[in-house]
Amino acid sequence: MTSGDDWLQALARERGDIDRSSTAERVADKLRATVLDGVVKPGSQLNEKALGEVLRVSRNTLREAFRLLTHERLLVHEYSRGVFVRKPDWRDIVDLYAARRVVEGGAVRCWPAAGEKARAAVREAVALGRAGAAQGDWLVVGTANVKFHQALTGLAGSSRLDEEARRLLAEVRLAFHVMGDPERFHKDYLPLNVEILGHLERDAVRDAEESLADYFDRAEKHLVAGLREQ
Amino acid sequence: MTSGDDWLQALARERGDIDRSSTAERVADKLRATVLDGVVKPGSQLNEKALGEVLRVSRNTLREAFRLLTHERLLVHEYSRGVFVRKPDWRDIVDLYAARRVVEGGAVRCWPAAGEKARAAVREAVALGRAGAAQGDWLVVGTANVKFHQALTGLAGSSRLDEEARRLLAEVRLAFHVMGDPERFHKDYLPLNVEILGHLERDAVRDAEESLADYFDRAEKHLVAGLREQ
DNA sequence: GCATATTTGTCCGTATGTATA
DNA sequence: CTATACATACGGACAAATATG
Repeated sequence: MTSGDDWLQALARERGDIDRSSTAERVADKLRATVLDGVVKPGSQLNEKALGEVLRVSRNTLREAFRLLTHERLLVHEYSRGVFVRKPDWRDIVDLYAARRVVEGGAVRCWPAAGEKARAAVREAVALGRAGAAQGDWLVVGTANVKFHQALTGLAGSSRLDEEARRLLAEVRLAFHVMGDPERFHKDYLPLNVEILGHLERDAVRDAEESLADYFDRAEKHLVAGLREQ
Repeated sequence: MTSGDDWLQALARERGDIDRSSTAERVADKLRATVLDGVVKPGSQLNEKALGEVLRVSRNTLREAFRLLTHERLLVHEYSRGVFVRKPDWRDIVDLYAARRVVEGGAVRCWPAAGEKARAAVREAVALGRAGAAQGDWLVVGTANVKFHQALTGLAGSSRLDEEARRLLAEVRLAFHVMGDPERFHKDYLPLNVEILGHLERDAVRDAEESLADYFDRAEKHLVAGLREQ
């Protein structure tokens, strides 16, 4: 039964791959989604004991997950007080958008050299956004917008840059939740995304950069204004 | 002896302050320096128990430090096997330099808008490199080169981008250690740094970008060639 | 201001699973 | 196959800090 053994070994290896993500990481994934979906509001405390009981993990494991998310700037740790969902302020937005301008702006310039797969991702994100808008589903429009900017970063072809973009976008998303009404907001930027893609399809990289810079200016202004009211 | 008790409590609190924020981070700092200085070679394993005993910290604390450095890609965690010093290969270099091109290239374009402090950091890094070269101290030249590229990133004025640059540069430094002879190597690039600064001082941002791109091409080629031999 | 309850910080022992000799 | 070494995750114990009445 050597062929059967091979099959079992393949399964075992696959299972091992899945299990390789530790419990703490899986817990962190769950918490990250909860935070980014705005289920727990920025500023609220996460109770160790209660959360541990709900998620059926030990305190140590939960604390490990907390540390992971703290390093992603989604949680903050106050000594002997506990962990809280982070509450970015307008200064964070300024810093964040300075980074996004460099990262995404630089990645867009790689369009001519980018592979077809990376370009397709940009097109798909725009298509998804248009489909969502057509159905009035602003949640889809919101996620499509995030996908669009991740796809722009993907043009550079660097997994490290992709990860950084993921971090930056997650933090921006958190900032949306500090203001109210986070989803409907994205609809206004869909035409700009369409415009950027249009420029790129004509290899007009410089025009695309300009439109993107315009997007950043508007989005940053919007967020800073919203957060300064708090 | 109430006054004595107060004094003890104050000391205890101060000790707590130091210990709380940095036990794991100080351990991580020590380990990071050890790894980046090439004292422990890429590929070697870090034993939890032995290291914990040497550094006099608990396993939990050490694991936290490991986690920090794993996040910085200086260590790798293999499931149920342990922690090892990472060994970047030529594919990592390609990915790494794609990211650096975007990050540093984008940041350089911020020179006209950058503050005087950020510009001064670039000048100082070049000056330090020249001084080191004049004395034949290639270790100083090496650290000056790292400082130069961090300073370029600093032109964007984003702490998040600075952090990312720090991570990328640390990883590059790790790659040097996979090849031999990591320090002397930097000397060849000093003239290029001087040239870039020269362009910037004349606000010739485009020329600076080109020289920087040239630097990336050469450095990437050097590293890829060196690592493919392994 | 004080005493109490709750929560967190830290460390330790143990059971289980995995890889290596 | 056994033995070992190690890592993972859990739960408990106790100290320290904070919050509450």
